[in-house]
Amino acid sequence: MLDIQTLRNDLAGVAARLATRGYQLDTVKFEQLEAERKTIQTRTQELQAKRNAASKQIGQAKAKGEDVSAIMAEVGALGDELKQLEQNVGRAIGELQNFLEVIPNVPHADVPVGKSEADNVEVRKVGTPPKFDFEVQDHVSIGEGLGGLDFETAAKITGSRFSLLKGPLARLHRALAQFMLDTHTEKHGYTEAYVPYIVNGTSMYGTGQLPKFEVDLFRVPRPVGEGIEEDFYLIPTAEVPVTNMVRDEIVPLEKLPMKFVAHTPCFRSEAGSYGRDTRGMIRQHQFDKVELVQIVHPEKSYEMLEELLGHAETILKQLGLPYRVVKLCTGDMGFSAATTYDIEVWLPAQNTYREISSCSNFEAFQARRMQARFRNAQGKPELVHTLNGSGLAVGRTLVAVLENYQQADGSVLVPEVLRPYMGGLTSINAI
RNA sequence: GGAGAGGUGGCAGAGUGGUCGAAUGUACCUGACUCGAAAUCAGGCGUAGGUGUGAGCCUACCGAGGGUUCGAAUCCCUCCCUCUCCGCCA
Repeated sequence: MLDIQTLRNDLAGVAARLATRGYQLDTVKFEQLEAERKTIQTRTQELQAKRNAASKQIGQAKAKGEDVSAIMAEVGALGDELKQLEQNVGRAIGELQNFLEVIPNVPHADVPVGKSEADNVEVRKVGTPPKFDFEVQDHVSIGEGLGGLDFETAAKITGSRFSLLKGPLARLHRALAQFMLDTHTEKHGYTEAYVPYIVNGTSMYGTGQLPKFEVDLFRVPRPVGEGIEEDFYLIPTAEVPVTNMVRDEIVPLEKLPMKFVAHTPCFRSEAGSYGRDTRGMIRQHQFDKVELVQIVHPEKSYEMLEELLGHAETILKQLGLPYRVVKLCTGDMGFSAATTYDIEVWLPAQNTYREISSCSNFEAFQARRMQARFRNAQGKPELVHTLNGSGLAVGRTLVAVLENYQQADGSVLVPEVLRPYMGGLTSINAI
């Protein structure tokens, strides 16, 4: 959520910056909601003050044993109007809140302006795509050929967009996650976290998935009381539970930065993407991801973003997978982000780079929604900045390994760094 | 699933329906004493919104939401959470 003060002070400026990401801020509506809120609130507070003063008088008069019927009658007459006004204030503030919480974050000044993916800016390319002297197969053919990747059985068990791994491929999947976790905890200073995979609506709101993107989530209905429902949701990323660790907290200055890494499954309904990436395990309803989350001092957040990006890149370097880093343009960034780098890995069968990690600085956007604060040098609570990035998406990394390390005979070489996690196995052959 | 206890300021912990936004302790900040520190003493010390050039003033907030009342931290209802015991369970 944006700071309402900024909107009050520089509405046109905010609107202009939001326009670069294709969001038309309804400034007229904002001003109207603000004016309405102000009028009603001021009037209400005047009446409340009157009532409080009179009530206080009643108390004092009663203590002295004086007659209070006159004042009681007077203040009693205030009741109906006040009740009405209080409801109106609540409604006005609610409307303003609803308006604010669907406004996306303002892009950082350095973010390239653009409309779509096509306008993203390549930052660097690392590694060279491998040359093959045979016909390249995609990960589906490779995996099925090895007998370890089975979409049909997954579809029988659940439905489309789920996958089933067996044997060495299942182990490779586990090895990748372990390798990533070990690297980030041992070399990059992250604290490993094991977190709930099901969260409440407040947590989803805190990181920005709700209220705007409910269709992307899997909802778990949960009646809590008489006619009350407080649904749970399957996490679409570990960002949600991990970042919400600091919701409603005021952390001491010296605890910053906080760095967490978590390996979790992620669940996405992928509504509205039915025609895309239907083959293979690129776009699934369930996939594993190792997620990096940082809670940092506002002055350090951009520095830390570069660092976090580097941590994710390390994994690809270690695995020997060619990739490129792209800085997303204003039009392609997610709702909550102020700056985002995507890391795209080379997929030989698609002859292109595909997203495997997304690293973002949310500045205070999530922190404001979550009321995640730290006590600054002056002793005052101040909003933290939050960052996160995939380090990496495990399923897509598996795809990349299969495709980049495929051999003419259909087998797949195991990248060196994964061998200790594979019981020394150097090559995966058909079962 | 059953029974009980409890949720109040950074923390601990009081609070007969009426000068309670909240005692007290502790932590923290400032000052005094001291060569300095500790101890002691004095003062300050929540969040958010409104209003004013400003000192300030006003409003809301005692787990959440409703209700009763001129007035609610305090009474009533619903819910959430925490803890203890029993049962069940990986």
